[in-house]
Order: sequence, then structure tokens, then C-alpha cells
Amino acid sequence: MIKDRDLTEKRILDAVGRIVEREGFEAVGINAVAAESGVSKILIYRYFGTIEQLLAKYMEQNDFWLNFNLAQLPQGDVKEFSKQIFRAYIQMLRNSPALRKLYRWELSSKHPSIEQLRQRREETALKIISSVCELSGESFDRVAGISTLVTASVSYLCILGENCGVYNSLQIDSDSGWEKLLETIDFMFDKIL
Amino acid sequence: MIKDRDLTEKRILDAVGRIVEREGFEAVGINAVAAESGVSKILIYRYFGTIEQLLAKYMEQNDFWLNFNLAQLPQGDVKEFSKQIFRAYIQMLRNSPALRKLYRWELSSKHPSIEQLRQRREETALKIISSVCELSGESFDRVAGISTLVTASVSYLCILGENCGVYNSLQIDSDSGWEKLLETIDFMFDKIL
DNA sequence: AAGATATGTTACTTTTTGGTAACAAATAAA
DNA sequence: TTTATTTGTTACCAAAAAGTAACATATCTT
Repeated sequence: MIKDRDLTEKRILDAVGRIVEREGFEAVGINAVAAESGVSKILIYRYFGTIEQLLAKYMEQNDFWLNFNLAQLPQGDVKEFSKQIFRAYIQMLRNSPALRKLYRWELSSKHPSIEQLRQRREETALKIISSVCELSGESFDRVAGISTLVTASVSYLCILGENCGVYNSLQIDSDSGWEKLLETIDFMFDKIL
Repeated sequence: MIKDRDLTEKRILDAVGRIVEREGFEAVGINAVAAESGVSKILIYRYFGTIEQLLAKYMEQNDFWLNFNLAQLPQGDVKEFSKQIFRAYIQMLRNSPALRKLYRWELSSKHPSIEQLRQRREETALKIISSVCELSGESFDRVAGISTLVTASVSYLCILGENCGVYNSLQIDSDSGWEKLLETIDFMFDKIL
């Protein structure tokens, strides 16, 4: 019997990661984590308090906007910056099962740890939107409206893509559909900004 | 002890409706339905087979696109038609807890009854999009892309609004935020179509 | 080395969930 | 009427879930 709390905590968090990627946040129960990690339930309670606090820990390291580097805010070409940022968002979301599961979970939970996450995201969003406003001369509401339209739909389609192949005749579970969508987004920015 | 199968089935379906509105489709289990309806579990099994078949019955009556009247396809002004249809979609979704819960459930399920629902929706969508294409002269991919962008984001934001008040500085749990969003959508159609 | 504390194990209880068996009463068919 | 069939009730069973009590051992402090 070796005693190493740090290692045990890591084992638990790693187990959470595996469960999330496989079955989503909804499947992260005390029994599942205990089984997956090989650590007894009571230790999980002792080290993390509740399952929710455990999840909060896990989430912080996995959100796109939370880890967005504000240093590289738009310099010259606002239009290009906008296209780029959404491109990056799509790529991230399409490549990360955990992130998709997180976004899905958010839709059915108002848990404190999630609310905190959202609040921090809002702060980042505000900075980005303001910055785009200044450089483009567009109104705040306009920029907020457009970015909301794009991010929300991208989030939705990425989540949906896990269980559904076609949406509005678009192949959202493969590159072909997403290329068309990206083309539409680019077109929109060209016409609007 | 009165015997009336029709009434009992209605009681069960009504109970499903109440549970869905309160807690979402995920909460519709055999025990919950039995308790809410006051009907014993075994009768539910006898009359509906599985919980899924029960849900399928319930869903058919609640989808927006499934119940969309294709008779009123666009006549003259395509732009106005587009604006109207999304306006109707938003209103429906914002007013119906059950519909929101259905859309949320879809994001985490590929159950046969859901796949069938999606397929039927695709057929409707195809007809509408084609019709808009003809009248506007735009390419199919362009129209599909734009309507995808709008419907997906609206779906996402309506679902999210149940647990989250602000998204990208927009008040999505009140009319004020939605007015701004509608204004953005209208603006987009003016610039694009 | 002795005691205190942190770490870990085992086995248990409780609650919730899905599922069924056995029986009772009402209605329909003969 | 009497026999089948449908409808409904009661009381269970089994599995999975969360949660806890009691104990054992390693590690640190003094």
C-alpha cells in the first residue's frame, strides 16, 4: 500500500477524462469514477468533496474561450481576424470530444461550477467583441449579434454531429459539410463587416 | 375499479408531458411515469411496450418542422418569407418547454424514434430550401448554409436560455436579447439575399 | 520511538431504478 | 349464464446508484 495523494488525485482526474470522452459528463457518477480509476469512493469524496467539484476541476482545463490568449487580439484586418477565430473554434470543437460533451452538459445544467465558467467566458467574449467593434466601427449589438449567431450554431452543430449525420442537407459529421458552412460564414463576413 | 384503457393511456401520455416540461426527456423513466400518472408500471409496459415507444408517441405531436404546413410556401417576397419562418420558429421554441426539451434530448441520443423524426424533418427542410432557391436565384448550398446557421443557433440559444441568462452579452432569457438577435437576422437577410 | 495525522481498504446501508409474478375484478363473447 | 379476455392492483425481486462506518497502515512530527 503506497500512499501518494497527488498520484491518487491524478488517477481520479484522468479517470474522469476518460469517462467524459467515452460517455459524457452525465455518466460521471461516484461509482463510475471509482471503478474507472481504481480508487475507492471514499477517497474521491475526501479529496474533492462532491462529484461536481471534481467536474469543475476537470472543466477549467478544457474550455476554449477560457484558454483563449487575449494577447493576440485583432491588429489590422478585422474581417480576417473574425474568420480566423471562428475557424479555430470550429477546429477545436470538432477535434475535442471532451469539449463537445462539456458544451452539451451545459445545456442541461445550471450548476455553480458551470455558472462560474460561463461568467469567466463572458468576460473574454466582452473583450473580443469590444475590440472588434473599435476596429470595425460596427455597433456593439451588431457584432455581438453576429458572433452569437455563429458561435451558437457551431456549438449546436458540433454537438449534434455526434449523433446525427445530416442537418439541413449538410453533412455535419464530415469535412464536406463543414467546408460549406465555413464558406457561408466567410461569405457572410464579406457581405456584412 | 373502472376499466377504460383509452383514459388510462391518456393519463400516461399526459404524465409524460408534465415530466418533460418539468425535468426534460432524460427524466422520463418508468418509475417517474407511473408515479406521475398514478398508473401502475405494468400497464405502461402493456400499452406502450417500452418507454421509448411512449416517447415517440409523445414527440410526434410536438415537433415544429414536422407540423409545418407546406401549403404556405413562399409566394412573392422570398426575403420576407425567410424572415417570417425564422420568426415563427423562434416564437414556437421560446414558448414551448416540451419542444426545447426535445431538441436538447436529440443532442445526446440517436434513438430510432429520433432518427425517424430527423429524417422526416430533412424532407420538409429540403422542400423549403429548394423553394427558396428557385425564387431567390441563390445556390442551394448558400441557402442551406444560411438557414442552417440561423436554425442551429436559435435552437442552441433557446435550449441554453433555460439555464443561462446571458450569452455573448445578449440577454437570451428575456425579450430584449431576442429582439436584438432578430434584428441581426433581418439585417443579415437584407444584406445577403 | 510515540503519538498524531493523513492515506487507503473493506464491507456495509440506503435509495432509486427497472422489471415481473400472482392475483382480482370488470367487460366482452359464447 | 358461463367462459375468455382485457383491464387493473399488490407485492415483490434484482441491479445500480449514492453514501458511510469501521478499521488498517503508512507517513510525518516531536
